[in-house]
Amino acid sequence: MIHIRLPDGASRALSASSTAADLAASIGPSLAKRTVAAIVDGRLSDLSAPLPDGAAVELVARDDPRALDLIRHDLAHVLAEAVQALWPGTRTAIGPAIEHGFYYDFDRETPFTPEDLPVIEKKMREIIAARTPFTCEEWGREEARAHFEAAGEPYKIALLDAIPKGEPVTIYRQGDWLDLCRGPHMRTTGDAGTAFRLTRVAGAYWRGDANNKMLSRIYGVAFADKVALEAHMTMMAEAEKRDHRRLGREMNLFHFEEVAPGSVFWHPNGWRLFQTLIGYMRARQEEAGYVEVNSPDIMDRSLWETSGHWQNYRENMFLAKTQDDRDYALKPMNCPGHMLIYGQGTKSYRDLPLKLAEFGKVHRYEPSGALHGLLRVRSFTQDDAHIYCTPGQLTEECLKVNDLVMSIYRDFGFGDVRIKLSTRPENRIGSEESWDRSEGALREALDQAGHPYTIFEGEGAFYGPKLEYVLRDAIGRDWQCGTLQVDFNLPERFGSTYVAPSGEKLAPVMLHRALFGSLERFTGILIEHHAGHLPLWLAPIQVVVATVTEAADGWATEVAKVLRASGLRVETDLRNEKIGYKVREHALRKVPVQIALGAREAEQGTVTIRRHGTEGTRTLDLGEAVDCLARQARPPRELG
RNA sequence: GCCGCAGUAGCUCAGUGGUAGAGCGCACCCUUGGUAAGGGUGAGGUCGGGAGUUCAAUCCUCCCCUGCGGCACCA
Repeated sequence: MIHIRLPDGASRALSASSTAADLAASIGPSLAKRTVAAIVDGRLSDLSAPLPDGAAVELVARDDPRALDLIRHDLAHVLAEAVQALWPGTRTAIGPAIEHGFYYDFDRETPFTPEDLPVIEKKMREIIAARTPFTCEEWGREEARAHFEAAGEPYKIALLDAIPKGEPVTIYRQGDWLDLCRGPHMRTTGDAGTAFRLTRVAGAYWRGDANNKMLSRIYGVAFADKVALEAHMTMMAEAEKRDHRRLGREMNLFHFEEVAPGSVFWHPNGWRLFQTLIGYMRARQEEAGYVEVNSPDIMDRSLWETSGHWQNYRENMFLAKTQDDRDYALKPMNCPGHMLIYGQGTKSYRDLPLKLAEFGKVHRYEPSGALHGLLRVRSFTQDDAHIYCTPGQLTEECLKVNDLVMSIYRDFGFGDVRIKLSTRPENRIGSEESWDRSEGALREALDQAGHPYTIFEGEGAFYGPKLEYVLRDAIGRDWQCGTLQVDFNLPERFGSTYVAPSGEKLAPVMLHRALFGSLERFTGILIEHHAGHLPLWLAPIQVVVATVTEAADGWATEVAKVLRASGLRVETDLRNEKIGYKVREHALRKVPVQIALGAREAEQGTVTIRRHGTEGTRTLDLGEAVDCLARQARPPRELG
């Protein structure tokens, strides 16, 4: 006999070598029917595994959220079986459950095409309908190796070799098909269910390493039931509607051209939005003691050698050979230029902290496959700044940047911010000691701010460790924006100094920081976050004044003039169209405020306002309307 | 950069080995109307670029460019 503890605290006696399936059956037939896995002493496991005496066991039903990964992982196996049934000789690599679904990597002479997916899916549904039991077997290493060698599965042998000595080698079998697998799995292929869909084929490097062979990956989405699958599909459609590339076109904000891949052509409306962001940031920075500068876009190779970019970053730089046979580079970062500005004149400790800000446009030759609308471009504008301070001021300055960036994100409606701390990478400059100090300063600032963070070992910049601020948007997606980096190296390389109270010349410490990060990217994120419906203070066109009849043209022109005088961005629409047509068009362009004027308003000196997001219309006196709109259109925080 | 897919009017897309079509948009005309599409007429295309096959290529083949989905990269 063994004794099992249940989550409610009850204890149950079962005969020796009983399984979780037996436990479920002993409780009741309907429970047994619903149960697909068990959590034994905190670990998800198969129903068929014998339970140890004294184990704490919780039974997991198929509709339990914790069963979702099992459904997805089961489907990965079913996918692999289907593929090998259809194309014998296809080699299998790995097939995990992932967020929203699963994938399996295959090695095959000719990669899969989208046309293969319905065929594979059909086969998968046959395998599921067969309700073949999953069984777990423990094999000897040599036995497993011999099997996969005979089966022509080199990737499985590599995975087998990666299993630490002493750990068991488990094989999961479904009918005639088997896979090297840690498990667990559910009872039969039938438990995987039919709420899944194969979505795409993609290339993926074996073990995620670009030096390895590229395998052919098949992705699927899967959920516990059709309702959840449909909800996911709806969500995908919603995300597509928010796509800033589509909205950018519909709202006439920007476009791209083949002649400048990864570089934005800003249209008047997009540029207004962009400039509104810069204006806001300029005011916030001024308030925080920054001074704005500007440095050249193209500078000689020797500068980049001094900064270390030539040695560490050249493959990402746009290079230019000039008629006088000099090597220039378009700046990929603003820091070297700022070093030269700092270097002008003698700096005293009284000048520190010195905060040089620049809305500098940087160019980086990003890999072609990385480009993505405004979110990953080859030329972009940073709200960059470099803070020169004494070692003693370092932590306080980090804290100030942290406070500023969090305050700014709040103004834009991003309350959910995560921080990543990336430490020294393999490819780096500077002494271990300065890295210790830099990493220590960032840690200390974060600890003092009391903000939780995640450490990413080896992901820092070549000149220093960095903090990265990751925003979560309205539909739960994460975007990396701001960054804060500590740098002892560049001041040293440039021989930067300040005169200390003792009269001694010392090297300042430098902070690199960008809060929006890239203005281009931040604009894209805002568009997606708001689904194009930007808050009034950011909307490129805040108000359209549209006429119902020609009789109101004069009044409309007057109203627009008054609104503009109060600082609002206003367009008039005097076209020979019906008001319904105009309303529809401006609503689709996501103009937040529409004012309709007909004979009535013209006569009474009033305006009829239609505000996006609210029902119906309101008719007000012009003066009242201007006050109200101008107030609503102010930036979210009073600027100093 | 790698794997796959795609590129036809401003946009969304149809189409064919014999030099192209729709809807929306645009222009003009009629209509002067009250909150998500009033009606008519018309203009608009080097069918991404280059080479090849062919009597003939937007269509078939190859190369390149760009985009899309992943992978890798992302100071």
